[in-house]
Amino acid sequence: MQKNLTCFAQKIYHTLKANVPKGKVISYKQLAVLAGFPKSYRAIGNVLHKNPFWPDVPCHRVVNSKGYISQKFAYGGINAQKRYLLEENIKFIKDFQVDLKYFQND
DNA sequence: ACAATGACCCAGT
DNA sequence: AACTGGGCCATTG
Repeated sequence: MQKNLTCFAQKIYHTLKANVPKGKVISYKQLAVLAGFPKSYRAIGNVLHKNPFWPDVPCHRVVNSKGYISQKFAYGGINAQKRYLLEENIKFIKDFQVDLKYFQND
């Protein structure tokens, strides 16, 4: 059982789970906007790193603005994150960059 | 309350 | 996967 989460973190986790279905990815910044914290993308990286709701909250579907996956993924490393995305039919245009067309744009 | 930290972003080079 | 520097924000010690 984890410590009490901040309201901020709860909104982030909820928004991620509710807006990014399997087969889609989203950038930290887009997630920030959807959650109502357009300027807090930096802090989102932190709360996702602590993510206590794995795999309920699909934090592996969150990539940076260029489409690159995190190099410090907390559940097996960058290689594991790439594997999870491949299993969801997400295509990679580079070794660690997902195809931007899978972004949750509208 | 202050300073440091981190799975970020953007513009300039 | 180009690199660097500066800016942003919430969390932690």
